[in-house]
Amino acid sequence: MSVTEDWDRRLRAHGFRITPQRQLVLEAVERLRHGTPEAILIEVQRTASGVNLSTVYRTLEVLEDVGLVTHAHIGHGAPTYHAVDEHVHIHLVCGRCHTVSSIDGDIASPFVQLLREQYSFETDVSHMSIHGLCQECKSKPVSIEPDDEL
Amino acid sequence: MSVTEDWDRRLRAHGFRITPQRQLVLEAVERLRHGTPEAILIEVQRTASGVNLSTVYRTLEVLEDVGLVTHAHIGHGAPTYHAVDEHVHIHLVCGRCHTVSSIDGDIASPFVQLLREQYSFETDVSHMSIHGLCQECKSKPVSIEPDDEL
DNA sequence: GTATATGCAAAGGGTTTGCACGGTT
DNA sequence: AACCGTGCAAACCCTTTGCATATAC
Repeated sequence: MSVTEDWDRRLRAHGFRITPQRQLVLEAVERLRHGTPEAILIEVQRTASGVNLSTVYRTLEVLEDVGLVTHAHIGHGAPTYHAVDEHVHIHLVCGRCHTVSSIDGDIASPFVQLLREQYSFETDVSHMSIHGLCQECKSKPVSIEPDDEL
Repeated sequence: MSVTEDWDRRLRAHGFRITPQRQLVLEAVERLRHGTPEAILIEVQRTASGVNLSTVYRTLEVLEDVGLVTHAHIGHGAPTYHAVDEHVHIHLVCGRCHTVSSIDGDIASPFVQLLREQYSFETDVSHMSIHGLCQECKSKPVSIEPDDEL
Protein backbone atom coordinates (compact mmCIF):
# COMPACT_ATOMS: atom_id res chain seq x y z
CA MET A 1 0.00 0.00 0.00
CA SER A 2 1.48 3.26 -1.15
CA VAL A 3 2.05 5.97 1.42
CA THR A 4 1.69 8.48 -1.36
CA GLU A 5 -1.94 7.59 -1.92
CA ASP A 6 -3.09 10.01 0.72
CA TRP A 7 -0.44 12.59 0.01
CA ASP A 8 -2.95 15.40 0.09
CA ARG A 9 -4.30 14.35 3.48
CA ARG A 10 -0.76 14.13 4.76
CA LEU A 11 0.04 17.63 3.66
CA ARG A 12 -3.17 19.06 5.07
CA ALA A 13 -2.69 17.20 8.35
CA HIS A 14 0.59 19.02 8.79
CA GLY A 15 -0.90 22.38 7.95
CA PHE A 16 0.40 22.61 4.41
CA ARG A 17 -1.65 23.59 1.40
CA ILE A 18 -2.34 21.56 -1.67
CA THR A 19 -0.85 23.07 -4.79
CA PRO A 20 -0.28 21.82 -8.32
CA GLN A 21 3.48 22.21 -7.83
CA ARG A 22 3.50 19.93 -4.81
CA GLN A 23 1.54 17.28 -6.64
CA LEU A 24 3.76 17.56 -9.70
CA VAL A 25 6.98 17.32 -7.71
CA LEU A 26 5.78 14.28 -5.81
CA GLU A 27 4.69 12.58 -9.03
CA ALA A 28 8.02 13.39 -10.63
CA VAL A 29 9.90 11.84 -7.70
CA GLU A 30 7.77 8.71 -8.05
CA ARG A 31 8.33 8.47 -11.79
CA LEU A 32 12.08 8.97 -11.66
CA ARG A 33 13.11 6.41 -9.10
CA HIS A 34 16.22 8.37 -8.17
CA GLY A 35 16.26 12.12 -8.68
CA THR A 36 18.33 15.18 -7.88
CA PRO A 37 16.45 18.46 -7.45
CA GLU A 38 17.65 19.49 -10.90
CA ALA A 39 16.44 16.24 -12.50
CA ILE A 40 13.13 16.54 -10.71
CA LEU A 41 12.70 20.06 -12.03
CA ILE A 42 13.26 18.87 -15.59
CA GLU A 43 10.74 16.07 -15.11
CA VAL A 44 8.19 18.50 -13.67
CA GLN A 45 8.77 20.93 -16.51
CA ARG A 46 7.71 18.32 -19.05
CA THR A 47 4.18 19.06 -17.84
CA ALA A 48 4.47 22.52 -16.34
CA SER A 49 7.28 24.60 -17.77
CA GLY A 50 6.68 27.51 -15.44
CA VAL A 51 7.82 25.75 -12.27
CA ASN A 52 10.92 27.14 -10.65
CA LEU A 53 13.95 25.39 -9.14
CA SER A 54 13.53 27.09 -5.79
CA THR A 55 9.99 25.78 -5.64
CA VAL A 56 11.34 22.29 -6.16
CA TYR A 57 13.74 22.76 -3.25
CA ARG A 58 11.06 24.18 -1.01
CA THR A 59 8.62 21.47 -2.03
CA LEU A 60 11.07 18.64 -1.45
CA GLU A 61 11.67 19.99 2.03
CA VAL A 62 7.94 20.01 2.72
CA LEU A 63 7.41 16.54 1.28
CA GLU A 64 10.26 15.24 3.39
CA ASP A 65 8.82 16.91 6.48
CA VAL A 66 5.53 15.08 6.09
CA GLY A 67 7.25 11.80 5.29
CA LEU A 68 6.42 11.45 1.62
CA VAL A 69 9.99 11.52 0.32
CA THR A 70 13.53 10.93 1.62
CA HIS A 71 16.93 11.77 0.33
CA ALA A 72 20.36 10.18 0.41
CA HIS A 73 23.77 11.65 -0.31
CA ILE A 74 25.35 9.68 -3.09
CA GLY A 75 28.64 11.03 -4.38
CA HIS A 76 29.70 14.60 -3.75
CA GLY A 77 27.04 16.43 -5.68
CA ALA A 78 23.34 17.01 -5.21
CA PRO A 79 21.34 14.65 -3.01
CA THR A 80 19.05 12.03 -4.50
CA TYR A 81 15.37 11.93 -3.60
CA HIS A 82 13.04 8.94 -3.46
CA ALA A 83 9.39 8.41 -2.74
CA VAL A 84 8.96 6.61 0.56
CA ASP A 85 6.56 4.04 -0.84
CA GLU A 86 9.40 2.37 -2.67
CA HIS A 87 10.84 -0.66 -1.02
CA VAL A 88 13.66 0.61 1.20
CA HIS A 89 17.01 0.28 -0.48
CA ILE A 90 20.60 1.19 0.26
CA HIS A 91 23.10 2.66 -2.17
CA LEU A 92 26.50 1.12 -2.60
CA VAL A 93 28.77 3.77 -4.07
CA CYS A 94 32.10 2.78 -5.56
CA GLY A 95 34.76 5.29 -4.66
CA ARG A 96 36.82 4.46 -7.72
CA CYS A 97 34.45 4.08 -10.68
CA HIS A 98 31.58 5.93 -8.96
CA THR A 99 29.07 3.27 -9.92
CA VAL A 100 26.01 3.27 -7.68
CA SER A 101 24.00 0.13 -7.09
CA SER A 102 20.86 -0.24 -5.04
CA ILE A 103 20.46 -3.19 -2.73
CA ASP A 104 17.65 -4.40 -0.52
CA GLY A 105 17.48 -2.39 2.68
CA ASP A 106 16.59 -5.47 4.73
CA ILE A 107 20.20 -6.56 4.65
CA ALA A 108 20.91 -3.87 7.23
CA SER A 109 18.31 -5.10 9.74
CA PRO A 110 20.71 -6.84 12.12
CA PHE A 111 23.03 -3.84 12.02
CA VAL A 112 20.15 -1.46 12.64
CA GLN A 113 19.08 -3.64 15.54
CA LEU A 114 22.59 -3.47 17.00
CA LEU A 115 22.59 0.33 16.84
CA ARG A 116 19.19 0.39 18.48
CA GLU A 117 20.28 -1.89 21.32
CA GLN A 118 23.67 -0.39 21.98
CA TYR A 119 23.10 3.29 21.26
CA SER A 120 19.31 3.71 21.20
CA PHE A 121 19.82 5.12 17.75
CA GLU A 122 17.02 4.70 15.23
CA THR A 123 18.60 4.39 11.80
CA ASP A 124 17.06 5.91 8.69
CA VAL A 125 18.00 3.09 6.35
CA SER A 126 16.83 4.85 3.20
CA HIS A 127 19.29 7.63 3.94
CA MET A 128 22.24 5.26 4.11
CA SER A 129 24.80 5.37 1.38
CA ILE A 130 27.75 3.14 1.72
CA HIS A 131 31.05 3.99 0.12
CA GLY A 132 33.74 1.52 -0.76
CA LEU A 133 34.95 -0.55 -3.69
CA CYS A 134 32.71 -2.46 -6.05
CA GLN A 135 33.44 -5.96 -7.23
CA GLU A 136 35.23 -4.92 -10.41
CA CYS A 137 37.37 -2.19 -8.90
CA LYS A 138 38.29 -4.48 -6.04
CA SER A 139 39.75 -7.02 -8.46
CA LYS A 140 41.73 -4.43 -10.47
CA PRO A 141 44.13 -3.22 -7.79
CA VAL A 142 45.57 -0.20 -9.71
CA SER A 143 49.15 -0.05 -8.40
CA ILE A 144 48.41 -0.34 -4.69
CA GLU A 145 51.24 0.56 -2.35
CA PRO A 146 54.53 0.54 -4.20
CA ASP A 147 55.87 1.69 -0.82
CA ASP A 148 59.27 2.23 -2.39
CA GLU A 149 60.95 5.18 -3.93
CA LEU A 150 59.66 5.81 -7.42
CA MET B 1 51.51 2.14 14.99
CA SER B 2 50.61 5.32 13.23
CA VAL B 3 50.30 5.25 9.46
CA THR B 4 51.22 8.91 9.44
CA GLU B 5 54.70 8.19 10.75
CA ASP B 6 56.03 7.63 7.26
CA TRP B 7 53.84 10.21 5.62
CA ASP B 8 56.77 11.58 3.65
CA ARG B 9 57.72 8.19 2.29
CA ARG B 10 54.10 7.63 1.35
CA LEU B 11 53.90 10.83 -0.59
CA ARG B 12 57.19 10.23 -2.35
CA ALA B 13 56.24 6.65 -3.17
CA HIS B 14 53.26 7.98 -5.08
CA GLY B 15 55.34 10.56 -6.91
CA PHE B 16 54.29 13.55 -4.83
CA ARG B 17 56.67 16.14 -3.43
CA ILE B 18 57.18 16.99 0.19
CA THR B 19 56.13 20.52 1.01
CA PRO B 20 55.62 22.44 4.23
CA GLN B 21 51.95 22.90 3.32
CA ARG B 22 51.40 19.16 3.04
CA GLN B 23 53.02 18.54 6.37
CA LEU B 24 51.05 21.31 8.02
CA VAL B 25 47.73 20.15 6.65
CA LEU B 26 48.34 16.58 7.75
CA GLU B 27 49.34 17.72 11.23
CA ALA B 28 46.27 19.93 11.44
CA VAL B 29 44.02 17.01 10.52
CA GLU B 30 45.64 14.94 13.25
CA ARG B 31 45.29 17.66 15.84
CA LEU B 32 41.66 18.44 15.11
CA ARG B 33 40.10 15.02 15.23
CA HIS B 34 37.28 16.06 12.95
CA GLY B 35 37.81 18.87 10.49
CA THR B 36 36.20 20.55 7.51
CA PRO B 37 38.54 22.09 4.93
CA GLU B 38 37.73 25.51 6.35
CA ALA B 39 38.52 24.43 9.92
CA ILE B 40 41.72 22.79 8.76
CA LEU B 41 42.76 26.00 7.04
CA ILE B 42 42.25 27.97 10.24
CA GLU B 43 44.27 25.43 12.20
CA VAL B 44 47.07 25.55 9.63
CA GLN B 45 47.05 29.33 9.65
CA ARG B 46 47.85 29.37 13.35
CA THR B 47 51.36 28.43 12.27
CA ALA B 48 51.54 29.60 8.67
CA SER B 49 49.18 32.42 7.87
CA GLY B 50 50.07 32.47 4.20
CA VAL B 51 48.48 29.15 3.34
CA ASN B 52 45.53 29.29 0.99
CA LEU B 53 42.19 27.47 1.06
CA SER B 54 42.68 26.03 -2.40
CA THR B 55 45.95 24.54 -1.25
CA VAL B 56 44.11 22.87 1.59
CA TYR B 57 41.63 21.36 -0.85
CA ARG B 58 44.37 20.20 -3.19
CA THR B 59 46.41 18.84 -0.32
CA LEU B 60 43.52 16.92 1.22
CA GLU B 61 42.92 15.29 -2.14
CA VAL B 62 46.56 14.24 -2.34
CA LEU B 63 46.63 12.99 1.25
CA GLU B 64 43.50 11.00 0.62
CA ASP B 65 44.99 9.54 -2.58
CA VAL B 66 47.96 8.16 -0.71
CA GLY B 67 45.82 6.90 2.14
CA LEU B 68 46.81 9.30 4.90
CA VAL B 69 43.38 10.84 5.44
CA THR B 70 39.74 9.98 4.74
CA HIS B 71 36.56 11.99 4.72
CA ALA B 72 32.94 11.41 5.59
CA HIS B 73 29.85 13.39 4.74
CA ILE B 74 28.17 14.45 7.93
CA GLY B 75 25.24 16.81 7.55
CA HIS B 76 24.66 18.79 4.37
CA GLY B 77 27.69 21.02 4.47
CA ALA B 78 31.39 20.49 3.99
CA PRO B 79 32.86 17.02 4.47
CA THR B 80 34.83 16.08 7.57
CA TYR B 81 38.38 14.81 7.32
CA HIS B 82 40.22 12.41 9.64
CA ALA B 83 43.69 11.01 9.81
CA VAL B 84 43.63 7.30 9.01
CA ASP B 85 45.69 6.35 12.05
CA GLU B 86 42.75 7.04 14.30
CA HIS B 87 40.76 4.06 15.34
CA VAL B 88 38.05 3.62 12.73
CA HIS B 89 34.80 5.15 13.81
CA ILE B 90 31.34 5.73 12.42
CA HIS B 91 29.26 8.87 12.75
CA LEU B 92 25.71 8.72 13.96
CA VAL B 93 23.96 11.86 12.80
CA CYS B 94 20.63 12.85 14.29
CA GLY B 95 18.33 14.20 11.64
CA ARG B 96 16.38 16.26 14.15
CA CYS B 97 18.87 17.86 16.54
CA HIS B 98 21.86 17.34 14.22
CA THR B 99 24.01 15.98 17.01
CA VAL B 100 26.87 13.84 15.74
CA SER B 101 28.33 11.06 17.82
CA SER B 102 31.22 8.81 16.97
CA ILE B 103 31.02 5.12 17.68
CA ASP B 104 33.46 2.27 17.30
CA GLY B 105 33.71 1.15 13.70
CA ASP B 106 33.98 -2.50 14.70
CA ILE B 107 30.27 -2.63 15.33
CA ALA B 108 29.78 -2.70 11.57
CA SER B 109 31.99 -5.75 11.01
CA PRO B 110 29.20 -8.31 10.59
CA PHE B 111 27.39 -5.96 8.25
CA VAL B 112 30.54 -5.31 6.25
CA GLN B 113 31.07 -9.05 6.03
CA LEU B 114 27.55 -9.49 4.70
CA LEU B 115 28.11 -6.92 1.97
CA ARG B 116 31.37 -8.62 1.08
CA GLU B 117 29.75 -12.06 0.83
CA GLN B 118 26.59 -11.08 -0.95
CA TYR B 119 27.75 -8.24 -3.19
CA SER B 120 31.55 -8.49 -3.22
CA PHE B 121 31.50 -4.91 -2.02
CA GLU B 122 34.38 -3.73 0.15
CA THR B 123 33.01 -1.12 2.55
CA ASP B 124 34.98 1.94 3.57
CA VAL B 125 33.79 2.02 7.17
CA SER B 126 35.43 5.34 8.01
CA HIS B 127 33.36 6.96 5.26
CA MET B 128 30.08 5.74 6.73
CA SER B 129 27.78 8.23 8.28
CA ILE B 130 24.48 6.98 9.51
CA HIS B 131 21.45 9.21 9.72
CA GLY B 132 18.50 8.69 11.94
CA LEU B 133 17.19 9.71 15.34
CA CYS B 134 19.30 9.92 18.47
CA GLN B 135 18.12 8.63 21.82
CA GLU B 136 16.74 11.97 23.02
CA CYS B 137 14.92 12.93 19.86
CA LYS B 138 13.49 9.45 19.61
CA SER B 139 11.83 9.83 23.01
CA LYS B 140 10.42 13.30 22.30
CA PRO B 141 8.06 12.45 19.46
CA VAL B 142 7.26 16.07 18.38
CA SER B 143 3.65 15.80 17.20
CA ILE B 144 3.98 12.73 15.04
CA GLU B 145 1.11 12.02 12.69
CA PRO B 146 -1.96 13.92 13.72
CA ASP B 147 -3.41 12.34 10.54
CA ASP B 148 -6.54 14.44 10.94
CA GLU B 149 -7.63 17.75 9.59
CA LEU B 150 -6.01 20.58 11.50
C1' DG C 1 66.79 23.16 -14.89
C1' DT C 2 62.36 21.18 -15.03
C1' DA C 3 58.23 19.73 -13.39
C1' DT C 4 55.27 20.21 -9.67
C1' DA C 5 53.00 22.99 -5.99
C1' DT C 6 51.31 27.28 -4.44
C1' DG C 7 48.72 31.74 -4.09
C1' DC C 8 45.48 34.52 -5.91
C1' DA C 9 41.34 35.64 -8.09
C1' DA C 10 37.70 34.38 -10.74
C1' DA C 11 34.30 31.07 -12.06
C1' DG C 12 31.45 27.20 -11.03
C1' DG C 13 27.95 24.14 -8.92
C1' DG C 14 24.25 23.66 -5.64
C1' DT C 15 21.19 25.82 -2.36
C1' DT C 16 18.92 29.54 0.14
C1' DT C 17 16.64 33.92 0.70
C1' DG C 18 13.99 38.56 0.09
C1' DC C 19 10.41 40.36 -1.99
C1' DA C 20 6.24 41.22 -4.69
C1' DC C 21 2.59 38.73 -6.75
C1' DG C 22 -0.78 35.07 -7.08
C1' DG C 23 -3.44 31.21 -5.27
C1' DT C 24 -5.51 28.32 -1.47
C1' DT C 25 -8.20 28.17 2.33
C1' DA D 1 -9.82 38.64 3.41
C1' DA D 2 -5.71 36.51 5.36
C1' DC D 3 -2.06 33.83 4.81
C1' DC D 4 0.70 30.66 2.51
C1' DG D 5 3.16 29.37 -1.72
C1' DT D 6 5.40 30.76 -5.96
C1' DG D 7 8.52 32.96 -9.36
C1' DC D 8 12.31 35.67 -10.00
C1' DA D 9 16.77 37.38 -9.02
C1' DA D 10 20.28 38.02 -6.06
C1' DA D 11 23.09 36.21 -2.51
C1' DC D 12 25.35 32.42 -0.39
C1' DC D 13 28.45 28.56 0.65
C1' DC D 14 31.57 25.24 -0.86
C1' DT D 15 34.71 23.80 -4.33
C1' DT D 16 37.34 23.98 -8.60
C1' DT D 17 40.19 26.12 -12.07
C1' DG D 18 43.55 29.24 -14.85
C1' DC D 19 47.50 31.41 -14.62
C1' DA D 20 51.84 33.42 -13.04
C1' DT D 21 55.20 32.69 -9.51
C1' DA D 22 57.81 29.99 -6.33
C1' DT D 23 59.82 25.67 -4.86
C1' DA D 24 61.19 20.68 -4.51
C1' DC D 25 63.67 17.60 -6.85
